[in-house]
Amino acid sequence: MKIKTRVRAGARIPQKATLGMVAAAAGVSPSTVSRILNGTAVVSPEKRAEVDKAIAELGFIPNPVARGLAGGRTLSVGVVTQSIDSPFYGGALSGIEDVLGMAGYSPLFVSGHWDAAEEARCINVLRSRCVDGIIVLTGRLSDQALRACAKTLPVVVTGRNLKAPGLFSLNFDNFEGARLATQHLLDLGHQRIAFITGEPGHPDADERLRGYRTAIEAASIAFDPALVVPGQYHEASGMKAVESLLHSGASFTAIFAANDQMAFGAALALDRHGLHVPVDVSLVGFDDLAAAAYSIPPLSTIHQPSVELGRLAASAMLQLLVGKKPTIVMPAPSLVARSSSRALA
Amino acid sequence: MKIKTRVRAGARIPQKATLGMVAAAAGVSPSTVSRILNGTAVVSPEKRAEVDKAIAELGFIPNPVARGLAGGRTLSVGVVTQSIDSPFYGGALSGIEDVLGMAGYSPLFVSGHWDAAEEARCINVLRSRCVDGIIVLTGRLSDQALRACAKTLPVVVTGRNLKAPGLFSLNFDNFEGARLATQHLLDLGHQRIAFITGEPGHPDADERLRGYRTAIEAASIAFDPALVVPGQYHEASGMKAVESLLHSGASFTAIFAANDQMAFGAALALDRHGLHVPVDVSLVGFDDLAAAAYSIPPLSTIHQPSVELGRLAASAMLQLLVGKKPTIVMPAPSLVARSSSRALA
DNA sequence: GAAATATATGACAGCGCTTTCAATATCGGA
DNA sequence: TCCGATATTGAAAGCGCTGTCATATATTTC
Repeated sequence: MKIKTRVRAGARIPQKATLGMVAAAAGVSPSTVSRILNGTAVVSPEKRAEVDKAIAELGFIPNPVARGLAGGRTLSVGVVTQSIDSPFYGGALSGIEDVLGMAGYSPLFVSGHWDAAEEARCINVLRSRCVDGIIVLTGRLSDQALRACAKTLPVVVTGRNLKAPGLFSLNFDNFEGARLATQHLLDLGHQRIAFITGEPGHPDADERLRGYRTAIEAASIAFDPALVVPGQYHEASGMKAVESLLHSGASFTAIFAANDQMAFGAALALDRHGLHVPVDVSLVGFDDLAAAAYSIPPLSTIHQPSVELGRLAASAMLQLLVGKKPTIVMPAPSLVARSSSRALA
Repeated sequence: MKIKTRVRAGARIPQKATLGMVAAAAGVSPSTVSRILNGTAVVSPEKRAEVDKAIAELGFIPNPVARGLAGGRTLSVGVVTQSIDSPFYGGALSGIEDVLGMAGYSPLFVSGHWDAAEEARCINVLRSRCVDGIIVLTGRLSDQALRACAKTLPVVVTGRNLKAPGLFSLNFDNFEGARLATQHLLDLGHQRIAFITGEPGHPDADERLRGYRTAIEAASIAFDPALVVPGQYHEASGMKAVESLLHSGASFTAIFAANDQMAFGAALALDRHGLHVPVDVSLVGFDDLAAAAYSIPPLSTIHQPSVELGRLAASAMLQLLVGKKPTIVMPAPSLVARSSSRALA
């Protein structure tokens, strides 16, 4: 447990010390202070000591706003997410904040709400705020728009494979993940495996469908369109998908949902129809949300390292910002088998 | 060295026009343009029209960074949250972003990770970034620290009742919520109601405990400390709490968890012991997370309007920013009865 | 030992915008 | 008709910092 620590922030409000004041106090010119702060040039040890002392005494903190105006660098990077309260992206944001923060950068989060136009607006907001770079988490923006953007600023984008100058992309292997999940069910003896798709048009949704289909066909089972029902990545659509599956009369012994949220919805719908997971139907999700481990039953799923994804994206951005070409690789998908899937009786 | 990135005047990439260019194009002075932009003074209709035209033609967007430096207002407000990926606070952040965004403000999110020292650091970061105001979501910072902070900047804080100049607080009635939840179980005939507490020391955790106890005692049932087990607001602690409850041999027919996450953990632990919700044990949570409606069984809980909370906090901040005293009231707690609680057989 | 080359530092001009402050223009009223 | 009051507007001084350029001193080289 945590002990409540008492801190009197503001008891001594960090006074508005300016670089100029530091310079005066240290008996040097502002330029020299700036040079020390930025490591832009060599400064004699004596002056450096003087300045360091003055900085400490005055509690001087460089003003990022002024820095931004003068130097063009604001030490902030924009992050375009789709929804700041998404259980999946939340982890990524957290990872980004963490890594960026360590490097002295501040993230500026904006939500695109799954809308390309809105995303474009977000990017403009970020641009007008003079961010040093932009991280786009799986947006709807066209590849072309992103490339154009990368002409001006370093860009890191997740959820696509894109190569361009100043642009780095980081993609999770959705295909392999879906293949893994499907294979897992096949290994358990399931032959009639239903699939609840993600939002049509999302590249990752398409990839997951492809992975499912590939695994099915590799097992010499005919791909049955009747077993594929559309979803939109949220719980309600998972429920609806199961309803329609049940109504259609299609027979199945397992369900693979393209994400955990839909899997939760699916489980609930099954439950409402007296079908229990995993006794009557095996269920596998995708994402490995924090909640997956605590659902009833705990959900078998494909682990997506969302926090790690955020960390990697942020690291890549930091590398881009210093002009290096990022050397980041995504971890491979892995299956987390919990209790929602079991061997066919 | 510094590479000057030239932006083509295409419709795609804006933000290269400056106020000065607008002034030149409109044949007026920069001051006039500024005045029009800020409504700082009356400008003749003709000039106004000229300027508006120039702004439109150049696609001019005022630069918030420069504005921040010159005018002191950055049109950004800092938001101190505890964890950006918390299922509960996520909603609030979303509400904040929404309301602030409509008003042209950008939120700057920072996470305090439930640590007062870290929160203090966050506040300093925000201060150094010259935010116009700060919203603190239920932090650990001392009331005193917040009051001090409010001397410099408008502050809105949730999760406490605090009055100070420049400071507005917004509190959910945790006591009443907990009372309501407990009363719900009592109404269903439960007499032995266990309570899983929140993180000790959190004001809201204490309030919820008080609400539980008040309801119990109002029903003329002796408060039994053996039925109160500590939790830390996360799923694992909910599981642990149930384990220890079961081990202790205490008898109970219902559990009230101080938040939904712990309720989920509790349900899982019960399930592992062959106890089913609500058949064997009724369960009520607190928060009404998005996931609560889709757990199995759907969780009865106290609805906390997290998005609304964020919206209200942001609205209050906007009012503070224009020098008004906020007139915001929190909605009263309400019970959402789902399937995890039922009448005692 | 003088010329040529480094090296450390300061002066200064902005970055894009806000904000006095002063100047000109307009309008009543006596 | 003339004076003061009231509107509009522009010039200019920064906001706090960076980066270029010039200066002054130190070091090297033949």
